[in-house]
Amino acid sequence: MKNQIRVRFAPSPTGYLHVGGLRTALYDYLYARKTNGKFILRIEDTDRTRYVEGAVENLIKSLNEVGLDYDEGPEVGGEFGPYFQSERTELYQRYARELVEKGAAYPCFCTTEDLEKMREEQKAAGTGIGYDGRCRHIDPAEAQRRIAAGEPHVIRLKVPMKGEVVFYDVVRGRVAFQWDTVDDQVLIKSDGYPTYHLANVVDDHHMEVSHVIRGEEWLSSTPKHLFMYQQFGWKPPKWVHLPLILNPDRSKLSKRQGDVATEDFLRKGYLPEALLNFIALLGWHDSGDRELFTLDELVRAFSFKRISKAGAVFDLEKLNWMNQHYMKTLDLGYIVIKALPFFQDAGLPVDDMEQLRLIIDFSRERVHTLQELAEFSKVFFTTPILDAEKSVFATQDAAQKIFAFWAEQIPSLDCNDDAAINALIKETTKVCGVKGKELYFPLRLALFGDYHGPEVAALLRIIGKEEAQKRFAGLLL
RNA sequence: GCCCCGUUCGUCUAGUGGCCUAGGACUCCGGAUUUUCAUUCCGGCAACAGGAGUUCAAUUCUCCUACGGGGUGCCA
Repeated sequence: MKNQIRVRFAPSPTGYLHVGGLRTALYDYLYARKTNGKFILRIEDTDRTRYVEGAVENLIKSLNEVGLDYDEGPEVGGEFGPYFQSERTELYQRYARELVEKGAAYPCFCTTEDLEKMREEQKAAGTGIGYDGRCRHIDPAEAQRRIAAGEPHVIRLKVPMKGEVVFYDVVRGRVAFQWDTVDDQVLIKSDGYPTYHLANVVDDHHMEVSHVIRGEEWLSSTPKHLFMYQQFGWKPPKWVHLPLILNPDRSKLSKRQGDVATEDFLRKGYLPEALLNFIALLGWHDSGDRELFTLDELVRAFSFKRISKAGAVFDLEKLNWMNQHYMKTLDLGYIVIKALPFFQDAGLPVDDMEQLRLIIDFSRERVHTLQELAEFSKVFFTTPILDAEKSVFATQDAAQKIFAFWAEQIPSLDCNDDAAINALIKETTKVCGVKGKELYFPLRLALFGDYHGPEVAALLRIIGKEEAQKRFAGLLL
């Protein structure tokens, strides 16, 4: 059990589940499932100023909705809890103290103003390597006295002044930094809460995390983390730094350039199957040409070896294509169920399941999302409104002739009988003297509100004879 | 500024020294099927950032430059 693979997704509850986070969670999930390991959810809520009410619930809900179930964490528990960092502060305090005792950390009394001033000076001088370590040399006894006197302070990590630090990242290989470019990171804030750096090291060790899978933005703080592992005498985890997901302009994916929250995509009617499949391909690719995978297939195919190093642009066009693909290939019953809330939101009745199936069965080939599906399906429930150009078309004699004939014939037509419908169409050809577009366009316009769309027979079957009769009669002058 | 990481079609990517006249997918453009639209199928456009090396041979290895991104917070 000691060598079990354990990975964790450790978001901070600042509001919603970012798709970058979703991908990290996905990779965590895939690796854990593939290796029969454990997937842990840990909430990194150490920044009280950024805490957002309901964010944790949101996060869990999104994870559940896309089907990334975790083995340990909030709501499901586990033997390594608590899984909220805000409930583990004593632990961090203890380890911070240990670091201070070992001479690997020290109290710092610099104020925010002091630091601001320092940064300005560094900027002016063109240097700027972060905190300059001015509190390193305060006599421990004096520091103790100032702390006892209640002076606000933080605990900073005392990183080496010189030399090189090397670590191996699973996707990037050897990564090296010079210690003099790494500054003394704050470990415990003046409010007593830890920063990410201390908390993640302590927790990953205590939760026996074997692989730290996270975004590339963490690469440059990894030396600090490694240093702590060494000071504590702990075995560091394997680091797996993922390439960033980017905006179309290649900057880090952000809210300003469109949706970035998983719940936004879900709300717009993207299917979990499509979302997961698409996002899996942002930074990972199977060896062949394959692009379509179910979650289980991803589990089987996934490997760190095939994670790419360069950032990946989030291409909405491709997501749309993939979502449409799943809309039309997944089981119809499933799509109907997924579509229900969207139909309800659009104010459409959902009581006739048979009719819903018929509608969705062909609508789904013409839209990209469940939301579009509901929007597109409105025409089957409410009499279509024609625009100016189409209204003119509908008042012309040729069209009127057809409308009148059908309004008269439909009451005696069996709308579920394709042969009967075809016979009527044939008869219309004779009676009205039209065929091809001249025949079908008016028919479809009356039933569907557009020249282009489904077959007439399908239309009739869905809306039924009463509504069909109403639509033809309604267009009569 | 400094540090780190990266760089194949517009985008996601295959490619680990010869199989590459660089493959697939999305988008776009044609064509076929369909009464129309959509679907489906077929076809087309389109890329190895640049320069030096190493080698009989570089998309693949090395170095430099350029460009992009990330970091440089008592945010994660």
